Amino acid sequence: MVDQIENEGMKSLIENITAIQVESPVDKIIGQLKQLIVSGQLKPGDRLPAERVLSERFGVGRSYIREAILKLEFYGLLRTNPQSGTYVAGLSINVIDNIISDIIKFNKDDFNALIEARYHLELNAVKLAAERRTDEDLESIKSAMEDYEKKASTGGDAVEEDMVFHIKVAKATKNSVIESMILILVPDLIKNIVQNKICGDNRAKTAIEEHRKIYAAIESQDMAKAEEAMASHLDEIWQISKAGFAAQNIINEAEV
Amino acid sequence: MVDQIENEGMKSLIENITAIQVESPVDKIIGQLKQLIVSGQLKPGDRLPAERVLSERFGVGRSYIREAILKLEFYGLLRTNPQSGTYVAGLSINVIDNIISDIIKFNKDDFNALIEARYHLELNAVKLAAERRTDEDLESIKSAMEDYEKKASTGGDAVEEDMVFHIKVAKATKNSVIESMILILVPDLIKNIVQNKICGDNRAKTAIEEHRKIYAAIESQDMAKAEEAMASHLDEIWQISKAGFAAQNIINEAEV
DNA sequence: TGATTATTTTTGGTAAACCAATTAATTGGT
DNA sequence: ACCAATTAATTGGTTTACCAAAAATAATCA
Repeated sequence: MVDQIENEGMKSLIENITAIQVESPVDKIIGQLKQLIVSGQLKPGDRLPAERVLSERFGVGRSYIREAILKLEFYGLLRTNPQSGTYVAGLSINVIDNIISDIIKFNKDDFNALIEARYHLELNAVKLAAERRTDEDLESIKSAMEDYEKKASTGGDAVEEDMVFHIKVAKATKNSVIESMILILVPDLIKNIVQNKICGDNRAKTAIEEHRKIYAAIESQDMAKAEEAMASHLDEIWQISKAGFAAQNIINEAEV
Repeated sequence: MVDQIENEGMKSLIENITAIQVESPVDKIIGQLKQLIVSGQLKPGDRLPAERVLSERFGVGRSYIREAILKLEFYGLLRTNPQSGTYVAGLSINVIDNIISDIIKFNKDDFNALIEARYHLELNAVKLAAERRTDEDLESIKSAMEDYEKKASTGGDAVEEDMVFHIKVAKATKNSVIESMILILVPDLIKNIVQNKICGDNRAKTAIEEHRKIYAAIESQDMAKAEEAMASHLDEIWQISKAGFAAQNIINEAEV
């Protein structure tokens, strides 16, 4: 156990230490690959040197090379053909450069950015959901809503039930990309929301009302009303979040 | 080389073959982990069995286990502490279940979903960009715009220069999450756009005008005008895309 | 008996080895 | 000189072995 005294100083020290070695091997590799491309040694469409070669050239194990390639593949910058090789996407160097630069620093721990992105995404999502929802979607959303109400009325924080409600709405958009994006944000949202104690008894009561409004709008397929209801729902969370975050932004214990 | 004759039949045959073995090892592992959690053998907050144990239990190499964990970590569902273990996020089983189900089938190759998501994202982005752009942003956007005009006026397809323009706008939002999301979509967008030949000489000319309108709106920080300009810009692409896609959706050669 | 230090075990991090498939090269025949 | 078939080398896919750090356990001393 760490001493309770002087844990402030200890914290900043720890942060410095982790900050120094924060450059993970894979990010370094990605950076070097970027350099290869930007410098012209590797042109779009070219085949990458074999993993073994890269491994040796960068002085690192092949596992890291594979991990880096995997990450870049997710972003569509590389394409790997089994038993043949890995190829650079046919994008211009400018595009590749821009994207790689930001892959390295892609982290969702910017609280405001997270909430803001969620806000815009969900506003669009609820409109699409209202437009396209099937009866099955409606059933699913309703069920999630009732779960939330049950949990919230017993006093517990129903953050996760709330999120399930929103996930079900996202599913009703019939747009897998938008749905996936919301899905990516959800765990971080939950973490931040519970961390900043957005949830109180009075809040839960009003949220129930808001959910019902959203549901009703989706049911009647009223896109405008759905957007309005979602906006007021999220606005409130946003405001509380900002206040709570300002008060508690020191406490960032690294637990799951 | 494959025979030119009967390549239609050959194609469908190949598609069947790949469709059968499409269940990648990591997706299978993710599915099994999900099962462990849903069945209650693994509760939120618990520590996962050691990688070696999972490796043995699932009858697969440790690399795949690590790959699967990496993927779930990206979605915030697992947290791995070096030399200690990997832990399940403290989310409710319901949330985890919902998210994992969709991770497996997360693919950006749904053409309409891609364009639609981009449409909504960029509309929000351009508003934020107009609100928050710095002079440096403006300079950067302008430079990208001029690159596009240069390329487009020489007759070549300037899809990528176009994308750089949009990336620069995204950067000006000062929202790293929204920016990252757009970045993730860009390579797939380019692929689809060039595949469906959205770009023509007349199109390039009108696009130049649209870009200038967008730029002017961002410069004068007029959010409404920016949104309007972006909407008309994207609307046109969307329409052409849909038409082009309907005509060419058979030709899906798997090249980078 | 209780705290503290050694020691052993277990962990994820890392590198290397093995495999089947593909590609390039070489060889042999025409 | 050219083409076919066979062999050799190279590829990513997959598994295994090794490492230092952490945790858990055992042993030691006050």
